[in-house]
Formats: sequence, C-alpha cells, structure tokens
Amino acid sequence: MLTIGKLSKTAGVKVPTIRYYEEIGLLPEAERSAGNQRLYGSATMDRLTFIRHARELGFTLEAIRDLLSLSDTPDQSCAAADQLAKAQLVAVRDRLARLRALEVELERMIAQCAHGTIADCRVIEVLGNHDLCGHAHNASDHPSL
Amino acid sequence: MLTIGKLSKTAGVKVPTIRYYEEIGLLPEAERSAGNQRLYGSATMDRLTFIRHARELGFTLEAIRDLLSLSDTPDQSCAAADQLAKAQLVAVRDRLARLRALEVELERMIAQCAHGTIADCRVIEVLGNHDLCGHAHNASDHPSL
DNA sequence: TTTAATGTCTCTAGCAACTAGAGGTTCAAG
DNA sequence: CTTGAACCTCTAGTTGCTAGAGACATTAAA
Repeated sequence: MLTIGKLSKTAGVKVPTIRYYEEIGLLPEAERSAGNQRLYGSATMDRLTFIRHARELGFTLEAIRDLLSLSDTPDQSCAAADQLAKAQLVAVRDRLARLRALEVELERMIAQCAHGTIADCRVIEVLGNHDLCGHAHNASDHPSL
Repeated sequence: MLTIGKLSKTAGVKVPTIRYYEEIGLLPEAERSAGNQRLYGSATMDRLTFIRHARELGFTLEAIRDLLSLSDTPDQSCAAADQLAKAQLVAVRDRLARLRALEVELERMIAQCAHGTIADCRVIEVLGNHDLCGHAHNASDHPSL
C-alpha cells in the first residue's frame, strides 16, 4: 500500500490534486491507516495514471469521468470511447489551426518591430489595428479545449 | 458617445467582459450618462479593440496590462514590447509542439480501436498504459499559455 | 402619453482545474 | 525520544470570464 506522497511521485500527480480528484469523485475514497492517512493500492495507481494521461491528451475531467465510467463497464461497445476520442481530435485540430495563425501573426509582429521607440513599433500597432491583423476572428477563438 | 451595448457589438467583446475589464483596471472608469449608464468615446473603443486582439493572440491580461502601459508611454524603447511578443512566440511554439504530439496520439488511439467491446478497445488501453503512450511526458505539459 | 420591451445598473455566485496556506496530527529515522 | 518530514482538514485564492437576481433607464410603438 502506498501513501499519498508515494502515489504522487509514482504517478506524477501532485498530492493536493489527488485529494481533489477524490473529492470530486474521479478517484474512490481511499482506505485509511490507523492514523487516518490515505492508503492506495495498484488499482488506484492505474486509475490515476489513466487520468493523468488523459489530462495530458487534453481531455477535460468531465470527458475523463465518461471514459472511466466506460472502462468500469467494459462489456459495452467501443463506439462511445471512440466517439470521445474523435471529438477530442476535432477540438485539437481546431486549436492547432488557431495556434498556427497566432504563430504567424507573432512572427510578423516581431519582424515589423522597427527597433526604435514604441511610437513606431508595429507590435502595438498590429494589436490595435484590425486591418493589419491578417487573420480572421471568430467567436470560438478561445474554447476551453 | 457609445453605450456599453454598442461598444460591445462594435468591438466584439461582451458587455459583462467590458465591465470586468474596467473593474480590474484594464479600461479606465467610463463616463456616465445622467441615468448612470456608461458612455464611451473612440479612445476606449481603440483600447478595447487592442485588448481583444491581444487576447486572441494568446496574451494574458497581465501581458496586455504591460503592453498597454508601454503604449501609454510611447517614448520608451520598443524593446520591451518586442520582448513580450517574443516570449509569447516561444510559449505558442511550445504549445504547438505539444498539441501536434497530442494529435498524433489521438489519431493512433482511434486507428487502434478494434470496433468491438471496450474490453478490447485501445482508446482506454492507450490512456492507461504508459508504454503505449509514444510521447514524452513532462512537468510543463499544461502551462497557462 | 403610456406602456412594453429592451438595455443597463450593481451585486453575488459560479465555472474549470487546480494551488496555496493555516493550523494541527502522524509517521519514520536517528 | 525527539525531530522533522509528510500527512490531515479546511478555507480561500487563481484566471478570465459568465450567469443570475432585482432594480433603474431608455427607446419605440400603440
């Protein structure tokens, strides 16, 4: 059995985050030692690793909750999990496209900087002037991922 | 003079967001009508447009605050603004690299889905098994941008 | 001119996904 | 046996907004 600290180190998830995951029900309530400290077995370790990887892949905790409930009932169709992954891929590609546009814009801003005073500096100008902006704005520019 | 609603529509920033920007000092306190409603001139319009574009480019409100204070004193060197933009570009490229890795991973997850039951589904497995993961994890996987 | 609809006001509370800190208890090493 | 690290619970803070309540202002139509 691992203490929360060992689990934290092994899984690469911070201690307060583990407690937070328990609090919101992503992890089951941990067993306790005689002195009321949390103890974990390998099942929780796996679950936490799963969560970490999913987070790193950009899944929200809600999506992870869904995935976990899917994997808790493994006899269903794979389609639902597949669906989640596909939706995630769409979101990721969308985000990629916008980030690439952003990269281009920043490069342009930096290239245009006259290296004089700010009065001449295009970094400020580009941000203030829509005409110079060079990429389309839209309402979904900052989704939660 | 524009009401907050017109300003909102023209600048493409929601009404509560404008009030929020005023509250945190990104926008100056607005003039008021006889009936205590906010009124805006073109200076605030420009400032708000600047803020919106900077947000769309991924600048944090803190970075925007810096940029605004730079542009409020335009006789300084451009170097500071340039510096901000460059730091931003580094962050954006970092984020791009991680998103691309994520894209590959999701594609792989979807491709491996056996289209059977979840028991066989790699979507779950890939997330649970680090060995299959195929990309490096690191501590800065989810920065604030 | 009245009335209805819309817009605006302030204020509080909430969202994700944690992070930080206070103040106290338990555990493991020397 | 003591010390110091790790643990406990609890509250509150973070960023960048968004949503709602309940009241006042403004505008357009009837």
